[in-house]
Amino acid sequence: MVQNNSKPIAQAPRQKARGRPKAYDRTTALKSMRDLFWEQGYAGTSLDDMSAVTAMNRPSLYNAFGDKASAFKAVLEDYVDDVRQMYMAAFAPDVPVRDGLTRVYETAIHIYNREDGVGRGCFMISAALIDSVRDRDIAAKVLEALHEIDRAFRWRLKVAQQAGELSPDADIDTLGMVASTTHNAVAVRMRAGEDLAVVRRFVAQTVGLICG
Amino acid sequence: MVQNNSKPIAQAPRQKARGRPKAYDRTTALKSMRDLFWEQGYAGTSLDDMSAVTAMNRPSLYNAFGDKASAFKAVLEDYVDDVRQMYMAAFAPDVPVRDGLTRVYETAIHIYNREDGVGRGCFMISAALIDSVRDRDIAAKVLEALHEIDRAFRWRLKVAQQAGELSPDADIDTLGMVASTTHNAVAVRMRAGEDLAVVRRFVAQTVGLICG
DNA sequence: AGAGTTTTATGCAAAATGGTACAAAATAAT
DNA sequence: ATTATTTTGTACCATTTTGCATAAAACTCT
Repeated sequence: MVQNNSKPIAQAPRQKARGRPKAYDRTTALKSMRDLFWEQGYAGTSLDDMSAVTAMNRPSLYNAFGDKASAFKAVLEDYVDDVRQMYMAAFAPDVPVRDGLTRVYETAIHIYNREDGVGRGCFMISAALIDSVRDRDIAAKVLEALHEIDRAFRWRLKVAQQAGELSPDADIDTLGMVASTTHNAVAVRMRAGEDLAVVRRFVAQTVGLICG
Repeated sequence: MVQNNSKPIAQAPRQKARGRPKAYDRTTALKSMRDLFWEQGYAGTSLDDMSAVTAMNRPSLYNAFGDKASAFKAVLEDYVDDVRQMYMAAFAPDVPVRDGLTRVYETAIHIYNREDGVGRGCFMISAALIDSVRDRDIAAKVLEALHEIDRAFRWRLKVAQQAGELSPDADIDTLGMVASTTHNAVAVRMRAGEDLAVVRRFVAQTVGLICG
């Protein structure tokens, strides 16, 4: 299939697509819908809601994303891809491990907070998780993403151990899981409205325990 | 207000309530609706669903529980009360702390599993949590229950420390939070469909870390 | 200018939803 | 037997919801 939106090597005119131009940008629409689903969940969000935040009418929504469930999954995929980039940067072993872990949790706190400071928790561990029983594809996606974070924590601690930052005797597997489950709890508690100072306190305690 | 359903001290006839007798039992209805909300969430559950599992028609549902949101809150309250009893028993300091912690997590695993083995996670950390942004009363209820479990873990570890089971130097506050956040993660992961052996493995690792 | 193509705007159908009204049923009291 | 009271059964309402159909708009190509 020939990509018809590839950038020309030179600025030579390319053949233009026929038909009326799209009035929406798919990525922008995904981000707008993300906020909706994040706060209301799938079942609590209507197509009228989606239409309003994206400024797209029904045919455009259906043409761009398929039915409601498919739109939700596209939003989930988009979220996971976005946060993966952010976490990859946060896990980079370019600072001491204690600072590195703290940075990961601060990245989470940043993601889970709305611009106005209201905590929504993790899109995945609320909006997606509630639908895990209903839709096994979503459950699998959530579980895979959780495992990805597990691996990242274990890897970061392994790098730290090899660099001499952690004791050679430290049980990296266990500490990695403790770090990862703490990350889950940050999501849960922020959605429940926990005070950020409280969240940061137990994060610091856990980082302290992990780093010895 | 006089209770008109109190059991007679003797089997002497008491004044009976007038009118047609109720065909439902409130507690049974709460339990039936719990399953629904647990799996489908509030927004994904309709009054027809509720009517079907309780065998109660609309007037009975409204008379017994008020509107849909009130019914949900009654179910949440009932769940929290039920699990509190189970956790109180599990936290009892009548076994070594390692066994005691394990018993707490096994209690959670038991609660979060359906009879057929499908994990639904915690009612609170899925069905209620998704509605935390929409309804601040629910958020407060969830947060308070989370704090209650935090305190229980810290208390159990303090008792163990005073009994000489844990080092006098152990940071009970931190270890208590690690135990409690692990408990949150059990709920999240079970809802996502994690294999129970995997759950039990990271639980055992964490218990090992906490008990030294 | 007209034809072809794609997208947008609008309307609509069928079903679902939360909640209310009212009559019938099932009891107690007289 | 009749009246009073409470609950159940049924119907209904107004609104919302998801998804589809169709005409008009906005572009390209000839």
